[in-house]
Amino acid sequence: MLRAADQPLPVLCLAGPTGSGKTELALQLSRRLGCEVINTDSRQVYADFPIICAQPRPEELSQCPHHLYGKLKIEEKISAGQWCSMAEDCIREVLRRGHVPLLVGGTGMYFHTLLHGMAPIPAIDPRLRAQLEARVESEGPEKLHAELGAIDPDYAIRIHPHDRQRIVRALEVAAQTGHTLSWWHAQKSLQSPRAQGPLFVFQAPMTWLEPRLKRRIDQMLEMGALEEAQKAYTLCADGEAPGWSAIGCAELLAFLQGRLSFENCLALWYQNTRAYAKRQNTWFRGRKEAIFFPAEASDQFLSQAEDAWQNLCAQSLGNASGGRHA
RNA sequence: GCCGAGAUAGCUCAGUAGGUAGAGCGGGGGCCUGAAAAGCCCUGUGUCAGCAGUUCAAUUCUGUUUCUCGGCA
Repeated sequence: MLRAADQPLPVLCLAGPTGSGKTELALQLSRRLGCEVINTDSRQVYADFPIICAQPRPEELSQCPHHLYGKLKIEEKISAGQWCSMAEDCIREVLRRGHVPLLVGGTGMYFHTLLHGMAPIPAIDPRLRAQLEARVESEGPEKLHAELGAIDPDYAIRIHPHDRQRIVRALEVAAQTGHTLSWWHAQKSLQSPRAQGPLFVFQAPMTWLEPRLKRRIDQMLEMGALEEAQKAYTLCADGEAPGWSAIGCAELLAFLQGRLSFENCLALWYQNTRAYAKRQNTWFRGRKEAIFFPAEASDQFLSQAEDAWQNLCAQSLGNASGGRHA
């Protein structure tokens, strides 16, 4: 091997808002380059919602190897860190087989962890988090935000006093590790990127996306989304479980529990999907490293991705394994 | 037909002891370092149903018309 073990691994990344056609494009690229697709979506890792979370369908999965899809039970938690190390292992194996690791999904932060690295913060004791969450509940977020201000003013100033999630995160890290989040984040030498490669982002304006999102919900229902939710409900009736938090799942659960009419369930489902797509667009728009390409120009993407991979191989792998010659 | 209750932001509604109005949701914009399909922030002028009257001043009071929802016929 020419490269040290911690050298960033060469990858191709395909991101974009939900429903923009990433799955299909990934398969097209795979036909050209010989890819293995690695899921970069925080909800498609769950096993019991393949339809509602828009995992690739069986006939799509069979076209090339796919990884990290449908792995977790509804009660199991995933985090960006866990995903990142699973993805890293996966990428290594794909490269070893001489294939192209193609990361496909819509979870911006997951791409970020892989391409920019993460602070090696140890796992936090869930009881500690539960305690802090209870305190936020009873004492109010402002109080804990003020406490955070006393120990980690740099981070406190960056987050809003109402941002319970981040306040709890910062406090639990400080309490358990003895170092503040700011300190961890400043340790740049400890968080080198796990992978390197172009981040292609499917640019999909909302006016183009809206009808597709609407249609897709109907298609999901035709494919058995409701039955999928019913079945999942028998496996796990706890609506608070991590797997239920996906858009579509939460709304169908509310319907199954009689908290929503079917009509309102569908309306909410669409509304939340749309809002999510907007948030994704906002996230990706802000990425400096992103290479955008418009919805119609899939051939443009395919040739760009192909070129990018050749360059990556030349520059980062030399004649080591992992390259594929055109 | 009669009797009640309504008519205020895209939706659901609050309010003004008369000085032209505000919440939630939606919509729009943004943030994002281990829950990220999560979490969080910013953003509200609308003939206050129409017409007439009282008044310096009416969305607010009075009359009337229209419409909606109940009840009685």
